[in-house]
Amino acid sequence: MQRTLIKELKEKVGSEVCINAIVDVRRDQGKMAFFDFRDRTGVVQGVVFGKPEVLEVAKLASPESAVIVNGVVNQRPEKMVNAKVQNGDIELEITSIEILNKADALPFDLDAELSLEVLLDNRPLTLRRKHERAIFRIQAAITRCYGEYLRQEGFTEFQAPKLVGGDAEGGSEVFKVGYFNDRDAFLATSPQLYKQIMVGVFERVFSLATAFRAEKSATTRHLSEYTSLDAEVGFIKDHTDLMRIETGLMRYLTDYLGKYHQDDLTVLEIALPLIPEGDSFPHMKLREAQQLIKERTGIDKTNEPDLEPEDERWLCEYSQKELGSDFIFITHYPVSKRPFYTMEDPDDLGFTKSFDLLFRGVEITTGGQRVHDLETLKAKATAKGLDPTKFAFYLQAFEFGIPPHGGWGMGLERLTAKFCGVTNVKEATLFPRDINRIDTLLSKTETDDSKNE
RNA sequence: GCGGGAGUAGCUCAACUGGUUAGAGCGCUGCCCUGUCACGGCAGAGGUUGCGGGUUCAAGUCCCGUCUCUCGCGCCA
Repeated sequence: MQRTLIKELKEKVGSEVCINAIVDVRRDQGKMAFFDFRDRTGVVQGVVFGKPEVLEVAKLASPESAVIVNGVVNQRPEKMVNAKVQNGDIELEITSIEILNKADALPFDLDAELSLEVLLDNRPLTLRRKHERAIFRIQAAITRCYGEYLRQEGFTEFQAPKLVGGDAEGGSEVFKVGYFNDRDAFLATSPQLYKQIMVGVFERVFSLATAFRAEKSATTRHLSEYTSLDAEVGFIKDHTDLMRIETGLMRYLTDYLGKYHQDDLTVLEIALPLIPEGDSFPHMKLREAQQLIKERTGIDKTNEPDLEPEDERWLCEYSQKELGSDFIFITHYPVSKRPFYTMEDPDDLGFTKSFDLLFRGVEITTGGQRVHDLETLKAKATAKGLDPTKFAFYLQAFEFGIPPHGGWGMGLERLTAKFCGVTNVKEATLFPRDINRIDTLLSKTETDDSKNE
């Protein structure tokens, strides 16, 4: 019989159907048994009355097993209606169950609170949890909206190489690749230089791509491998053009999540971000932010060249409570704290036309206007201790009329974590890598003994 | 890399200042259950308290070392 999706069962009351599903819950009552089945479209209760031959199979259909179930869709008697669950007004009276693949006993309760270690060590199983499914459905919505919105705004998607001959930014720790005959290569820490080149080609470009950082960080917001949502825009007036586009993007995404992912947000017990009216989120210069922190908290950090994580948390709280926005831009970081390609503000020397976007306590974006004049660019690279001849490939673009431009890089996992209200980016990463973790479960059995003894 | 916290059953946790045989809930095994929806009931199995050393009549508990995890910092998206 042809498969019916669970969300379509409501229209099939009275008829015989076949569903393909995973056993979500089994409630065995001896001479009858109840199931919750789930497929990609929803959940439904199944029930076995009498039928000893079906009951026998039902007892083997352990939670998480993959099954094909035939049955008749019944309207539930009024007393048995459960308004709290999807399809709580119907149920499937099972006539046969075929177990396609039986699941072993689960090593833990899927609904339980799990430690991060257990959660990540058992990813193939824990990703099936309702909570994890919600997180990664939202992540999929983010990448979808990112592309959708930017395409509407005239952007073209491109792929930058991940094997590169040098570090684009300077300073980042990079993974070295020993393969190429004449030189060392590295895993790309960012598509930065390539997206600037692509501005000369398509004017507006974006990419969603893996970036690699070998920093030996152990924090709730760092990964060795993460997804960078990049964009670069030609013919801008200054960095505020970028901030407006990014504001529009976040608004589009938030509206989309509100429209199509309310169920996931409910599972995650989190509200949509607060977004104010207007074409840009609140923004202030770094020095203004530091001044504000000094006035409000008495802690003087006005001589610091950058915000510390606790400042970022404070500013986000301030923005939410007093400016009605979960997002806030901080602009004008000092020249010393930004890469060589960042444009200095001629009206505010020593500071750059750059910005960070802070969201719910963390930095999710860094962006800014770039230098487009070749000689200035060379001079700035040299001033940062970089050798321009090593960037000849990149610099070639600037010999041939690159327009004024700028862009941003956004951390997908950080953004996902903050939209979902989870505290560690690794929870918002399907298969996270850090200095101690690379598919631990698969390698642990070999190394465990030697490590722990 | 530095600083804090933690490591006890498959999972989540308990065990007052050191003191009988290390407990609970969930899960697991067996039996019972025709209206459950986190089903319920009865019974049972399951532990080298991360590892190594020390103090003590006595160590899950105190000390030293070590490994792992976690949080914070640096750095960053």
